[in-house]
Amino acid sequence: MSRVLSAVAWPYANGPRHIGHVAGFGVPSDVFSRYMRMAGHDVLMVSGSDEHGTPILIAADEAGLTPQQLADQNHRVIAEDLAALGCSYDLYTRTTTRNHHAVVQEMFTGVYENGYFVEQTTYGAISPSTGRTLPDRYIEGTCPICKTPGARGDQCDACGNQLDPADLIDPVSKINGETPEFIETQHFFLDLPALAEALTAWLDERAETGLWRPNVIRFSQNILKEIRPRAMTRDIDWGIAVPLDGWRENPTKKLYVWFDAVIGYLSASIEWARRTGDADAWRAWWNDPEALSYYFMGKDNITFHSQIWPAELLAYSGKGDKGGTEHSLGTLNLPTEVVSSEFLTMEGRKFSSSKKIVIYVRDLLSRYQPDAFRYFVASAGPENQDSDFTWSEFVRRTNDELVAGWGNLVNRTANLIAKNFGEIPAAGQLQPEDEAVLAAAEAAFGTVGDLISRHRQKAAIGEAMRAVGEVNKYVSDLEPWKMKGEDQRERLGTVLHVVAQCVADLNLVLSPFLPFSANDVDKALGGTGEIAPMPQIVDADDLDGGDGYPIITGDYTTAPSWQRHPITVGLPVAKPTPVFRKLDTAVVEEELERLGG
RNA sequence: GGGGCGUUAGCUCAGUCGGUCAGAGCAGAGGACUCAUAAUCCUUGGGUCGUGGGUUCGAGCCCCACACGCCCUACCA
Repeated sequence: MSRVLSAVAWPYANGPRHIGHVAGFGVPSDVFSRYMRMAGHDVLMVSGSDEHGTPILIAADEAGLTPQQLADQNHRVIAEDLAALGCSYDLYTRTTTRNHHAVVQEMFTGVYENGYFVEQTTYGAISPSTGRTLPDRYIEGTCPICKTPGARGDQCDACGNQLDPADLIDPVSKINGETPEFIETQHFFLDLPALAEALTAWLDERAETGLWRPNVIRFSQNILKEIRPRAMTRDIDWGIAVPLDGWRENPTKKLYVWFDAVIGYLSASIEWARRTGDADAWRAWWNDPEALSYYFMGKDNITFHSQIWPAELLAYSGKGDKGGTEHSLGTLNLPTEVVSSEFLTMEGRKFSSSKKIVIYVRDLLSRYQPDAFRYFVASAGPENQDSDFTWSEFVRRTNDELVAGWGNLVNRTANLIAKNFGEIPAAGQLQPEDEAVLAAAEAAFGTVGDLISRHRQKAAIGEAMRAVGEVNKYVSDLEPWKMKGEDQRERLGTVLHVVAQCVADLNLVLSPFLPFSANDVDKALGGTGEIAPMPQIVDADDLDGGDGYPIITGDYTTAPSWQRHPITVGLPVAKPTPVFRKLDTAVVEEELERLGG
């Protein structure tokens, strides 16, 4: 039993999130967290909306809103979507809270005082009309190498060369068409080279565990070779102020989002603790070196979680070449494991909102059961390599595996019991075949749990479904529907009791993957339907006097332990309604119609 | 340009330390059964493991090259 921090990537709030995002971090982190709680660990699962940065400014301008208004809208949508997916956050918050601002500034101050920031002058583009930094990708012009017009500031798509936007011929802003101004500007850089040794030691130690996914650890070690200082401030007027005299008051200098968003894991833990009434409760997950932390994200975020975030933690804790002292947040734990997934594609193509190659979480959930999607992600998601979401495969997985396999077992079990006893029957003398199937179902706790703890969820759910197949086979072999007459009554009861026990076992085993239907299945077998606790959206006050905002939270302590719980003889079982909805194959064409080009 | 990943049966994918590794699910074919959402159960899988070399007694699994796809490489997040 240990403290486990489930740190889940912070969705960027410039719009609603599509299923590729939640397939990468949302579902896997929730499966892991639900399992770890049932296995007896003290889990703290945190995340929130990432709301600062240039893209939100641009999206707000386009929508005619202030950045805060846009963030408010999108934060609510994203939070509602994640809750509707059943993601069991202890706290899902946001980066525009006063608490978060204060924690980020404390981190900055600690890193600054320990000497891990270097001030450097850089040469970059700004928008003359707004004074904001113009990121390279928002500049285009004629490529100085191949003379192709329309090259992006960072790279020419025509010749593939990397470019410096200052070299572009006739550069223009893609945002408003104006000519960017190139200026010299001062910024704080995180002195990553001074932290490289500590980072290397940490990664080497992590590599030795053999637990990280091979490509994640390899990639992380590789990027250490070319480590260099990275800017942690920006010329922008939407973000967290730099807490230093002369900077604090400057409206166009803010902390870079990557000194902002990743700190959310810590600030959300602190906010969670403050909301529980024990303001120091978060320290058990952050200051105790025995505590474990798992970070869930897509592969595009590996750099920030295996290099920049640990570097910030080391710098704040004074653990780099320059030494330093401990500050008020104490010595902070580095990640135990960076659990990165790959990317989901959509019908063989990259997700693209502009090209309408997309399905948003909200749209999917308006038409399909959350567990059908969770089943797809768990069994066919981008766990170790890119994987493809297709509507035909979604329908097939749902109908042929989820409904036909697990759904049917539940349904036939409840039907047989309802029809013959109307309640869970008592078991008589067990035969070898009864013992065998009971053993198989109980063994699933061990095999499936072990696989989930090692982040092999595809194998885990496959193992659970294999066990489902064994129970289906048991039912077919024993043919309880043929056991008629008083002389076979006891045997019939025994067989149905055994099946019900197996279904109850497998329902628990599947509950991290399929929390909604786990409750339905429990009810179908006479239970109260409270197997899998669900998150709640709560309109919360800002703890420090700012505007209120919706959060996701919940009490997940009621989840049963990860082991067989003997079923209760005599619980009433009525004729069931199917737990899972079978999909009409016509939805494939309907959904493909909705996709663009 | 640099770094990394992937390419295994019609489809989606497993294959940890090189030697029953040539597999699973689905689809397809045949059969059984009828409790169940025409669900379930049984039988049925010969695919040059992307291509070409190499190391080895032996290679999807190690090395090299090539092809195709993808990710990172950016003051995007």
